[in-house]
Amino acid sequence: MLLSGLNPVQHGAASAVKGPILVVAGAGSGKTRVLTHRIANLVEEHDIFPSNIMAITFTNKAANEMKERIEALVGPVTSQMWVGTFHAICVRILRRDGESIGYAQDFVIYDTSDQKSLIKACYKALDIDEKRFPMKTAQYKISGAKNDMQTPESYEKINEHDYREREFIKLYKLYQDKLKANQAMDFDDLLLKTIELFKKDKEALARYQNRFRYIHVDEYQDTNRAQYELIRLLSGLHGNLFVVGDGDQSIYRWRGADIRNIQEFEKDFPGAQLFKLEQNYRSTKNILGLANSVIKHNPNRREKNLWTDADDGEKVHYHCAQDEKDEARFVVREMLNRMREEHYKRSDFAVLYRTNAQSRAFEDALLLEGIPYKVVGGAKFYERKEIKDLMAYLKLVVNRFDDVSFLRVINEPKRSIGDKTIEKLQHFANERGISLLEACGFEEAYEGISSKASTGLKGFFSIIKSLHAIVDQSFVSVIFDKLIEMTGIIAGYEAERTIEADGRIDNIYEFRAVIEEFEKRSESPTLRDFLAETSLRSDQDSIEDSEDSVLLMTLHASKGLEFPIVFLVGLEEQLFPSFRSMDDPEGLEEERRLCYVGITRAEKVLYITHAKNRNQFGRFEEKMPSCFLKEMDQSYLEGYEPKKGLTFGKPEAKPKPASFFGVKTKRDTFASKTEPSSSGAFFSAGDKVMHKMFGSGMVLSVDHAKDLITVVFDTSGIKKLSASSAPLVRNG
DNA sequence: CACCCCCGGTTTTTT
DNA sequence: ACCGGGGGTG
Repeated sequence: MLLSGLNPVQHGAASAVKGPILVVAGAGSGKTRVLTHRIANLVEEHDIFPSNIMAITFTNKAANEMKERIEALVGPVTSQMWVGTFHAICVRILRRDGESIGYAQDFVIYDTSDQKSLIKACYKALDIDEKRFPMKTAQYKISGAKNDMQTPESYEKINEHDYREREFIKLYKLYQDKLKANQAMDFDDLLLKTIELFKKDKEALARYQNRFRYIHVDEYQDTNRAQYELIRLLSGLHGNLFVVGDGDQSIYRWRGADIRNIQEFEKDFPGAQLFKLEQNYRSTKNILGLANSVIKHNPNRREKNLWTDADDGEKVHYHCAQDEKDEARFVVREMLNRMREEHYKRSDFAVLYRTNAQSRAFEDALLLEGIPYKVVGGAKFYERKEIKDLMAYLKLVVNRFDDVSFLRVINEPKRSIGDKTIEKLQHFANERGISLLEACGFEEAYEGISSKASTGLKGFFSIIKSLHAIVDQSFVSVIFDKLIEMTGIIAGYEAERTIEADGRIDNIYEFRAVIEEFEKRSESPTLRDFLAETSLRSDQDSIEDSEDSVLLMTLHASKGLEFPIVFLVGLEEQLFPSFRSMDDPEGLEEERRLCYVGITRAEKVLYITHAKNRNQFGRFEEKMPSCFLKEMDQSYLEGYEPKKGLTFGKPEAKPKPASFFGVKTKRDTFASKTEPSSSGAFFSAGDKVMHKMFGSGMVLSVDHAKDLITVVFDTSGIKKLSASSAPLVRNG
C-alpha cells in the first residue's frame, strides 16, 4: 500500500531491507521519494524502531524536508530518528562522547575565517613569511590533509624526506595543538574527531552501532574519505547501509569528495544490491536530451540511460549577449514576458552561474525592474563583521579557552587595548599555560599594563564572566540582550550616525530575530546548540519556500533543487569551465558534471546564455563561447547558430573602468549621477512613494553615494532599490 | 601606546 | 566587503 505509487525499480529499492544497498539515481528520478518511502517502509512494515534509523543528508534543509515527507507517509515518527548532515550528526556524537578524546561538551566550531585567524597566529609563532607561503595555500593543504584523514603525525611520516614539507608539517602540528588548547574544532575536525573517538572508545562505537541499525546516506557521490570511514564504522555491526547518489552529479572533488566511493561501493561492501533509477520525472525531453548530450562527453562514467515520458516541451533557448549587463537585461526581459503572458510566479525562476561575482549584473537588472530576488549564498549575513563579532562574544561565553574569539572582540568596541597590551597578556597566559580570558582573572597579569587598558580588560572580563554564570539557565535571547547592553555595541553604532552603522544595527536586530526563531523551534534551545547550528548552516538552508522571489545562486548551491524555468548563464571559456580547471582533465570533467547539474535543475524551460565580453578580474575581456556549448546536441537548442554565435562583434558600450567586486567606485558613482536618470526624481526620507510592483510606501533613507534608496512598502515590507532608476514616483 | 584614515589586495565552487 | 599595513595624531 505504502509503496504502491512507486515505479518497479523505485519499489524494489524502497522495499529492500537488509544489507548494503546502492541506489544509482539519475537527476530527477525520484531519489528522495525512494529514501523517504524506504524509511517509512522500515517503520511501518518491518516494525523497526525509528530510533534505530539514521539518515545523512547534504543540507539541513534537506534533512527537515525528509522528516516532513516521512511523517506525511507514516505519521509522527521522526523525533527519535537522527536525520541531519554529516557535520551536525558528528557534533551530536561529540557533545555526548567527546570527553574520551579530550573535548568538553562546550567545544566551539571554527568556521573558515576563525581558521584563518588561527593559522595567522601560527604563522606569527613560527615566523613564517606569508608572501613565501600564502595562508590560503596553508588552509587548503590542512583541509586536504584532513579530508585524506592525515593527522600531523601520519602526514609527517609520509613526507619526512621532503624538505619542502617541513615548514608545513610544523604549521599543521601547531595549528592542531592550538585548536585543542582552544577547545575548538574546524569543519574537518568534526568528522575526524568522531572517527578518532570511535577508534579509541570501542564501547562508544558499539553503542552507536547498536542504536543505528539502518543508516542512509544521500548524495553519496560527494562523500570524502573521512565520511566514508565514518559510515563504514557506524554500519560495521549490522551492515544495513543504504546509499543514494549519482556519479554524474559529483561536484565537490576540490573539497575532498572522492567519486570512487560511489564507483566502488559494491567492492567496498560485498553483497551489495544495486538499483538504477533511470526514469526522469522532472524535465522535458528537450532539456533531458541536452543534458545527456553534454554528460556523455565524460569518459570513465558508469553508463546510464536517463529517459522521460514527458513532452518535448520548448527547445532550450540559447542567447548570446554583448556583455554581462546585456545578458542580465535579456534574462530579466524574458522573465517579465513569461510572468505577463504565462503567469509564472517570480519563484518559478532561477538564475544559475559559476561564480558568485556574476550575481551583481542580475541584481542590478532585477532591481531596475523592481522584481524581488534573493541571492543564495554570496555576500553572507553571517560573514558580516558585526555578526561575526557577536558570534565571537557568544562563543567566548560558552568556552573560555577560545583565544581566537577573544582576540577578535577584546577591543571591539574600543577599550584602549592595543598590540602591546595583548602581547603582555599573551606572554602571561603562555607562561601559565592558560587562555587569554583566564589570564584576565589574575591580578599579576596586569603588571606593566596601563590603567586605561587594565580597565578595559577587566570590564571585558566581567562581561564574559557574568554571562557565563547564567549561560545554563538563560534563554539565548536574554544572554544576547545583556551582551548588547553591557558591551554597548548598538549604542556605539548609533553614535556613529552613518548609514553604514545603521545598516549594522539592522543586521544585529535581524540576528536577534534569528535567535528568537531558534528558541521557538529548537528542542534544545541552548546557546551551545545555537552556535553549532549557526556555524553549520548551509546556504541552501536560508531559502524560504514561502517567499515569492527570483532566486540567484551558484551551480553548486543549486544541487538537489529544481525550478520550472532556469537560466544557465555565463557559458564562456575560462569562466565555465573555470580557468582553474582547464589544465587537468579530471577538473574539466567535474566542470562538465556541474554543467549537467545545472541543466537538469530545469523542469519546463531552460535558457542558456553567454556574453561576448565580460568584466572579469577587473578587466573588460573578450570571451569565447564555452566548449560545453559546442558539445551540446544542436537538435535540442534554439537560437544557436554556430557560425554567427562564434564570430565576435565590437562591444556595443565603451568598456567602463573596472569596479572590483561590483562595489561601485567613486568614478562609477560620478558617472551614474551625470547620466540622465530614468525617473529624474530625487527622494528624501519620509516621502510617500508609489512603485509599480510593490505598491505604495514610504522612503526610509537615501544613500546617493551607493545609489540606494530604502523604502518600506505597505504590503511588501522593506526593500532596497536603485535611487536613480527604480520605477518610483512620488505619491500624494 | 592606542586610534584613525587611507589604500591596496583579495573571489571558483563551501560544510 | 573585509582585512591588514602604513603613517599621522593625541
